[in-house]
Amino acid sequence: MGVQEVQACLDSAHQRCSESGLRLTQKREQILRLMLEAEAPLSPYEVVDLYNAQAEQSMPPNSAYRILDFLAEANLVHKLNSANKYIACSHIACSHPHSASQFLICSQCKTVKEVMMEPKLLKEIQKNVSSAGFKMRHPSVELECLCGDCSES
Amino acid sequence: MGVQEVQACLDSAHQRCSESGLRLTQKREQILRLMLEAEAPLSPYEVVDLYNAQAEQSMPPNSAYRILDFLAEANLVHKLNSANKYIACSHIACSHPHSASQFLICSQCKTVKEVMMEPKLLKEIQKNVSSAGFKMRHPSVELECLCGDCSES
DNA sequence: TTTTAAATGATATGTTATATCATTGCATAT
DNA sequence: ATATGCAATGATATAACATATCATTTAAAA
Repeated sequence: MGVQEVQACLDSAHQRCSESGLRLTQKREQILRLMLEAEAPLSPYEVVDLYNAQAEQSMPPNSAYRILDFLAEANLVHKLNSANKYIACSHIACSHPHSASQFLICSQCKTVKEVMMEPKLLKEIQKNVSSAGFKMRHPSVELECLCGDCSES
Repeated sequence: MGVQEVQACLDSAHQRCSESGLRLTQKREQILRLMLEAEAPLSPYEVVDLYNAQAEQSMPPNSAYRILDFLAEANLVHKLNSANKYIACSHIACSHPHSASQFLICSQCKTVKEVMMEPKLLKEIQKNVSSAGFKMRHPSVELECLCGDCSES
């Protein structure tokens, strides 16, 4: 993601936060930028290491955990539960609303691709949930895959 | 799950293992029984505690990890990645083959319900994967839900 | 029985996550 | 501007989780 795209995401993030009364503080913005630039899933400790290396400051682990949680709550990053890592949402700067995500995670090189689920597909999943008497809270699907490159070799 | 059902699962598990050349040892069977009786997701350390309490023996954590991995490989238990816990497969004693599972996890009381996905639904998910140039390895869908009881209160 | 490989145990240690309390910084009202 | 109060962050310690290494046991096969 290029510099100007990152900036567009940050601008959009600021706008969305202020609209919903959330505070995108300096630290939070720094972490978000770092996530956008990384374009790969990062664990809180990896974020700490990256931050400390770049900023020549010292962020304690608990701050990283808190900030990543905040960004996930604000839907600016997604939490990949299967890996306990976070990745920047690839649609921050999109204006149009988007359906739930399907995360394709390469088990070998750990690349992650976020693709949208068609509303129809989501509805079918939802249907299974309802007929079991459950209510869906957070539709997110993480799939163990091989990416194109890794499946060739 | 009643005693006789548990026994049916264990019998079925023994049969399936010997058919595929896997060794369902005494320890592994003990852990599987424990999982079947629990009917709830358990972490390796929870398994250790339960085992040590019941058996008055001492199983080290690494053994629990290994045994749970084995049982998951053998498809006798499922690994819930989002919680890093394991739960006994609810279809061990079924003779008919079954499609991929959809796990409904109650965020409040942690109840887990394992429902089957219709092959059609699985195919649609698969289609998204393919068109992104990925290959699916392990189709498992874990959904953050509220169960019937918890959504009432 | 002897041999061999797989399974388990003992132990240590690395990694990840969180709890608690102190401090800082920012928004609001005065 | 300044004071006040709450949210955010930092410092620190420790709990919880996961794995690496090597020794020992167990069970299958020769």
